[in-house]
Amino acid sequence: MPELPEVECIARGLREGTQALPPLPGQRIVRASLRWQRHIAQPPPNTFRRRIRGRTILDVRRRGKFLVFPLDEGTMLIHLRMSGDLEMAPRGSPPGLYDRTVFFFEAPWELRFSDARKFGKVHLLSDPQDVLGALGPEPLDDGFTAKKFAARLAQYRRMLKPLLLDQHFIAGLGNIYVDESLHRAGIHPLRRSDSLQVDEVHALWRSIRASLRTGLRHNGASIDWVYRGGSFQNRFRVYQRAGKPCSRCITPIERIVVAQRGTYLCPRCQPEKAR
DNA sequence: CACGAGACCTGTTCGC
DNA sequence: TGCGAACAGGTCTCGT
Repeated sequence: MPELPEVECIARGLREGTQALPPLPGQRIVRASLRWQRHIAQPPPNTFRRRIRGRTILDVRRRGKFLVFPLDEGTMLIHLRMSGDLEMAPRGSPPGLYDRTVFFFEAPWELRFSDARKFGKVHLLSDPQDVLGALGPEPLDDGFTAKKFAARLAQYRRMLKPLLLDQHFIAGLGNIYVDESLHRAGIHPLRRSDSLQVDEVHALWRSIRASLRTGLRHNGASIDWVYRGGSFQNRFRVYQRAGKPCSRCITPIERIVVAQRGTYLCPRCQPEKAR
């Protein structure tokens, strides 16, 4: 489900709390309930259970699509993958059907990791870099300049769509924001990374950042029943709009399959050109 | 190195 | 109405 903007919004919500829910930082974990042990990527579930007990969550951050929880001892990472969501809830309130991993706090609250498809992952690490170190740059960081992006693109001879989905290349983009960014830039998803002209690289760099920022401004995208609260789904240019008119030129949006992912594009605004 | 296929899971929607 | 196929915001591993 969630890509950079959605994960960022979830992190913010947990960090700041709401009128009804307290901020997550400061909460001390007294117990973790592991109802789907394969959620726990590392260490082994029994070790995880033992080490997480008594830890205090100090902050909630984001890196790529990971939620990062610095603890008083070590760091916990959560990846929501396709169907995951995290929600603070009052102790004793009716549990969700898909709650897989639940953290119970000293105060009368619990953090529920619900995940219908069970693809999500939880890590407990002494050095979070063991996992986060493999990620590519943050697209919204000041340090992520068009120049650096250009240099990175030139390192590969890959199709843009799978390259932009590759978290080692750039962190945080998923199927929605890649398609939206490519349309905004007017570039076909099958173009090779090393075939872009200078102005195209710049357009893509700008488009990626603009798409993510627009997503953030609308609190992310809420499709189906997972992740509520966002409204970016109402502003999709191409994603899941096959057959509908392109917002720029009226041409019907096309759906193709690239790297086993549904891929949406406007054949007129995103010509295939010289690949 | 780059790519496609298959796995991992469950739920919803579509077509006959 | 029923049933199987296709599809879903992600990522890993394997074979070519």
